[in-house]
Amino acid sequence: MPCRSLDESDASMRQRLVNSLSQSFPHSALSKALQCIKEEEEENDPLSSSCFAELRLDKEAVDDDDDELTSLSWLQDSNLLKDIKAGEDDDSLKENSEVKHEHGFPHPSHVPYNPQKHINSKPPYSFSCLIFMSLEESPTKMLPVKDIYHWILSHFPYFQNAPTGWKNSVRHNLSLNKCFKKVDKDRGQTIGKGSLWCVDPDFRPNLLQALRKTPYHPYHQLQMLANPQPAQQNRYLQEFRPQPLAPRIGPNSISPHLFPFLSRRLGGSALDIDSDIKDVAQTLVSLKSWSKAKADNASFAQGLKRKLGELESPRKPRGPVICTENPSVDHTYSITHVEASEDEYVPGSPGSSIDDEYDFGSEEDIDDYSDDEDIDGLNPRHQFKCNSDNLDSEGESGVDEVDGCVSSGNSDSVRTPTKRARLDFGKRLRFEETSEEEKKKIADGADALLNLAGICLARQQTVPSCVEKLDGTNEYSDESDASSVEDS
DNA sequence: CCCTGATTAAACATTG
DNA sequence: TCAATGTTTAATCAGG
Repeated sequence: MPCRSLDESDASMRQRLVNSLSQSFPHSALSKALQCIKEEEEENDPLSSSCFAELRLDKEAVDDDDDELTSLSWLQDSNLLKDIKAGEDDDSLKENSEVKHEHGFPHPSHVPYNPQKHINSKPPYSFSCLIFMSLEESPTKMLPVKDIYHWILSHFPYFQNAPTGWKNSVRHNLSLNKCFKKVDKDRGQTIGKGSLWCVDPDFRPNLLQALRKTPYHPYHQLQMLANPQPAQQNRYLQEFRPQPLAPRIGPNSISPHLFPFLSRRLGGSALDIDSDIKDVAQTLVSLKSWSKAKADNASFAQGLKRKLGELESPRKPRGPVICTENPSVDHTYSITHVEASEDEYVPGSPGSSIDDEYDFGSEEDIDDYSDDEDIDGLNPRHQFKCNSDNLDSEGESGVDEVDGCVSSGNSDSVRTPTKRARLDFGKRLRFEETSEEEKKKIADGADALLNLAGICLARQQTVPSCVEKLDGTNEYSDESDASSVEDS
C-alpha cells in the first residue's frame, strides 16, 4: 500500500483526488469510482483494505506520485470519500455506474475491476490471459474450447452479452498463440469434437508475467472465486471448489488456497527481481568460466564434457527461466523460438516440465506437461514469425550470441530451461569460434557486470549459493529463492 | 512515424 | 449435412 505523505492535508488530498478523477473519468465515472470503493467497503472483504494496491504492476510500484494519485487504491484505507458518498442510493448509483457507459467500454484502469459487477466493462485482460486463467483453474490443466468458453462466460459475464466474435478470438488465440497447445489426442480423453488445450510449459512463465502485469487481476480474481456467483457452473470449479479466503499473510500475498500458482508467482516482485539478478550472475559466471576454460584446452575439454553431460542427463539442474519485463517476449505470437527443438527435445524427460522448476501443480500435472511435450515438436504453431534468423544473425556478433541470457529482452528467456541450456551450450560452442579479442571483451564485460551483480547479491547474501549453482550441482528453484530472500 | 501486440472479422478446412 | 472446432489471413487499433 503506497503510503501517503502525512504532511498532506485531507482537503488537498481530496482536491487532488477529485481533479485526478475528473481527468480520468470524464463521463460521470467519478460516481462509479466512488461506488467501487463503497462496494469494496460494504463487502468488508479482508483483502480490500490492504492487498490490491500492492498487486499493481511492479512498474507502477516505482512510478512517481502522479501515478499514485490517479490510483484509487490508497483511498481504501482512508475515509476521505465518505462525505461525498453520503446520501447516495447504492442501487441507483450502481445502476448508473454500469449503465452510463456502453457495453464493451474498456474498464477504467484506475478502478478496481470486478468482473461480476462491471459486466459492461470489457475485461482488462487479454484473451491470452483469460485462456490461461481458465486452463490454470482446471484441475487437469487442460480444457476443451467449449469449457474455456464456459469458464470465461461464468467468470466474466461481460461476454454473455458480448458479440459472439469473442469465441472466434478465443479460438484464434489458441491457434495462433504459441503459449497454448493442443493435447495429444491419445492423451486426451474422448471429449468429442475438438481437442483439449493446455498451456505450453515453455511459455507458462511468460503468461504468468503477462498476467501479473494485468492491473487488479489477482485481487479481483481471488475475490471472484471466493464469492462464486450462481452462474458459475463450470464442472471443474464444482469439483475444485474455491475455499474461503484465508487471512492474508502479509502485503502482496496471494491466498495459496485459491491460486497456488498465482500466490507463488505474484507473491512478491522482489523475489523475481532477485531471481533475475541471479540469472544474470549465473550466466555471467558461466560465461567467464567458459572463456577461462578455453585458455586451458585440457580443462576446456573437461568442462565441455561435463557441460554436455549435464545437458544430456535427465533431472539435472537447468538454467532458470527468465521472465523478462520486455513485453515482446511475454506470451505473444512472435516470440523467437528454437526451431531445432524437435531434435533437442528428449521425450518424457522429467526435466522438461516447467512444473519441475516452479513446483506447479500436482505430480499428475507434471506428468501431463512432460508428456505434452511429446507433441510439442509436432506442433507447427511456432512457425509464426519465428525468428530463428535472429539467432543466427546475432551469432555473428559474438557478444549478443553469448549474453543472450543476460539480456532480458532476448528470446532465450522464453525457452524451457532444458531447451535454453542446450541452446546456450550451442552458443558457447560458437562462442569458442569467436576471436580471442572478442572473448576477452566479453569476459571483461562479464567481469564488470558480475561486480555489479555481486553487489546486489552480496547484499542479500545469496552470492555463494548462486555461484555454487553454476556448476550444476544444486537445484535452482523459486522456493530456494524465496527462502534465501526471506532469510535475509 | 514505425513497430509490435491485441483484437476482430472473415474465409476456409477439418472433424465428430 | 451441420455445427463445432481449428487454421490462416487481413484489417484495425493502441501503446511504446
